[in-house]
Amino acid sequence: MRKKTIVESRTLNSAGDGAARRVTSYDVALLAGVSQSAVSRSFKPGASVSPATQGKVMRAASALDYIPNAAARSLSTRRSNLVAVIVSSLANLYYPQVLSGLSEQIARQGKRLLLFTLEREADVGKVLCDVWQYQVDGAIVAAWLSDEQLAEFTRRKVPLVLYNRCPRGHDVHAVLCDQADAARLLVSRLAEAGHRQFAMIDGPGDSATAQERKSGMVERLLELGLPAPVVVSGNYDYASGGQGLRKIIDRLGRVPDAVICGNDIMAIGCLDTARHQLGIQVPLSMSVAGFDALEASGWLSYDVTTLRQPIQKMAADAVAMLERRQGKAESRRYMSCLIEGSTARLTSEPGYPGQRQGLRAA
Amino acid sequence: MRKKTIVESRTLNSAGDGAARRVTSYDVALLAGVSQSAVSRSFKPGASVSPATQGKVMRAASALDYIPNAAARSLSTRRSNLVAVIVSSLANLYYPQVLSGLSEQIARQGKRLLLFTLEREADVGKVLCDVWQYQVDGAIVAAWLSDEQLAEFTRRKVPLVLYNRCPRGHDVHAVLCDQADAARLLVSRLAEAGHRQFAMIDGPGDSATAQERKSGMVERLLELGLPAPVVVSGNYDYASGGQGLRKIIDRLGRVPDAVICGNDIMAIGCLDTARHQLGIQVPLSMSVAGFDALEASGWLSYDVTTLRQPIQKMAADAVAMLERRQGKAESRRYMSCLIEGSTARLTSEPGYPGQRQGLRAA
DNA sequence: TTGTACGCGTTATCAT
DNA sequence: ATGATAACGCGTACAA
Repeated sequence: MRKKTIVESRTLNSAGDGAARRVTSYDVALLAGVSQSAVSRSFKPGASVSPATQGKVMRAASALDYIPNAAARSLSTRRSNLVAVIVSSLANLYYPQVLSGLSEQIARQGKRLLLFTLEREADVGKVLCDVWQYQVDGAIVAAWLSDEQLAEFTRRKVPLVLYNRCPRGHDVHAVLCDQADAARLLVSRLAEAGHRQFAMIDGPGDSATAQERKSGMVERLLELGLPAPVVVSGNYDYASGGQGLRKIIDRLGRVPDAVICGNDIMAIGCLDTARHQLGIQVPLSMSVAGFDALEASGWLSYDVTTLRQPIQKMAADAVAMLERRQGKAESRRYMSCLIEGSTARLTSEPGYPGQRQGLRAA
Repeated sequence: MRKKTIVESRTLNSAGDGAARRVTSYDVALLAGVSQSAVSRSFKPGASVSPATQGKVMRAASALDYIPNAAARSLSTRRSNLVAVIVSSLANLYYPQVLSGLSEQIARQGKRLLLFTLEREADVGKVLCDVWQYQVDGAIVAAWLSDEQLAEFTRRKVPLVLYNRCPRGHDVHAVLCDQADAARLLVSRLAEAGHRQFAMIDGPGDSATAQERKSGMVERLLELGLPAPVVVSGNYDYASGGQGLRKIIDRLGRVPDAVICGNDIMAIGCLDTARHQLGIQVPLSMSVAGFDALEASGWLSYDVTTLRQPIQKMAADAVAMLERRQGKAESRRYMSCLIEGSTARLTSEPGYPGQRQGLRAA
């Protein structure tokens, strides 16, 4: 069905053809006195071109300000050198860090980053459509995908790496920090230090990460035979921290021994409300901990006890995993590192001012 | 020179041709029993296709999971629907907000965001090369560009909008918040409230924004006949705030009346050091103010007096300006809005506890 | 409205 | 090493 007929000639760009044609490899070839193929080869790293030719080409190219056209190249090579990054929201201060790491790593691989942010989680569908259109060489997704959506990556053979999301039995790669483990560690340390009544300000229901953090905490408490925690739900934002704390106290009838927050932003909100509005001494009367180790968590006013994920390493690995197409369903796990800030009492030395007995007496 | 010969036939994808050819509009046409151009038209919003044909095409398309290839489209239409966003660093908490706004607006325009972050400012050159390759429909740049680089945008006819950078006499668009004005406003208000000895923790030397903020402040102080400020340089990061304050006190021999910080991160660092390490009462003994109105600046522990830029509006306008190719060198200016937090004394009511006389007496 | 034919700018294959 | 030529997949005059 498709036919092509002979094109007789081409005019060089210099001719006054109004709408300023773009400079192509033909123009360069003409000026350099070589074939178009020679130009193409000259721009390909490992190609077989004589230094002489290459020189002529490069001179002509820079004289004409020639730059290869990525669209044409993509069409021909079937690879775009684009990596899609899908992130739910940049409002959560954790993601800019991730994005920063990914951007750096993607650039290092000689690829470009096509960024998609989701105003609503429901927008994933539209976004994926764009991803297919642009024939990206891979995608790194930090957002929730349905089974159908996961399957579509496989079907369309687009390498996918999930970021901190569980590859639910599918053939996709993932980098993920064990959130449940992190939560368990936190509970263990707090319990050792004598905390008994725990509370949690949970993340939003659609966050897999939040789910894991909660279940890790609940399980560990159960194992230790400690009282069931009071769990209130938050939104991963500052206000949720304060509101959450009030709800907890309300529901419990007293200040809990420890509040574990679904992320650091909520921990910070919780701290501020505790100290500035409720007059609760932290960590004397109550311990607070969070997740993510934001930059802000280290500020003197907070110094939050939190769990740090190896973001740089995760980003690097995520990008690297896009390349390995053969191996199946590799899922790399990471450990969070406990940052012992000053918002949680992690030891039970008798002399410690915030020690349980002292508190109880109060 | 270029010739094309006749291609006799094409096999439909279903044939077992090993390397899984991609589904193209030809495949869809074949299945739908129409011409390839009909398929193309069916996917173009305002095209002239009969509902019947459109229906057949769409059915066939979804049966084959067909999605148009953006590279081929770009090649044909000479527009990529890509917008490049170049941002110096995501570490500065101000930029994620900007990026978030831009991402939203770009998506709203039906375009995609190609993100470039600069590890070193020197990388702009490389990044621009990518920008040319991908034939982006426009670029929004929040980074420093040389005159030569600015000119290249004009030469290559790539619409450019600078974000908070001055279009130094060139034919480029820009959205920018008047930083000097904002600084002048701040100084005026602080002076009215009785502050006399000012100090500034400046941003890095290569930041145009920082330059403006500083010069606005210095000029206004001069106009008011107030003492020359002590200016120390910072790095836009948390540590700079504390270090800056120490340097200021060291150089001045005493605590200044007001410290204006080049951005909120430094203001927060300054506050923390003042309160937690130097035991300075803010705003009783010293006022502190910053720029940018970060989310963190509103937290209870800080409540920083700062200047807010209309980021959403600026982002929206920046994206909109990419479209208007005719008008020359439009440069839209915005006003910052003073957020009267509690880190600066902005009134001189006699009864105010932090009032000058009282302070002086102390 | 529909189909034909060609161009978009590159890479890849094949002779030479 | 080099040059001719065929894809790559789509948009679009143009003719019908």
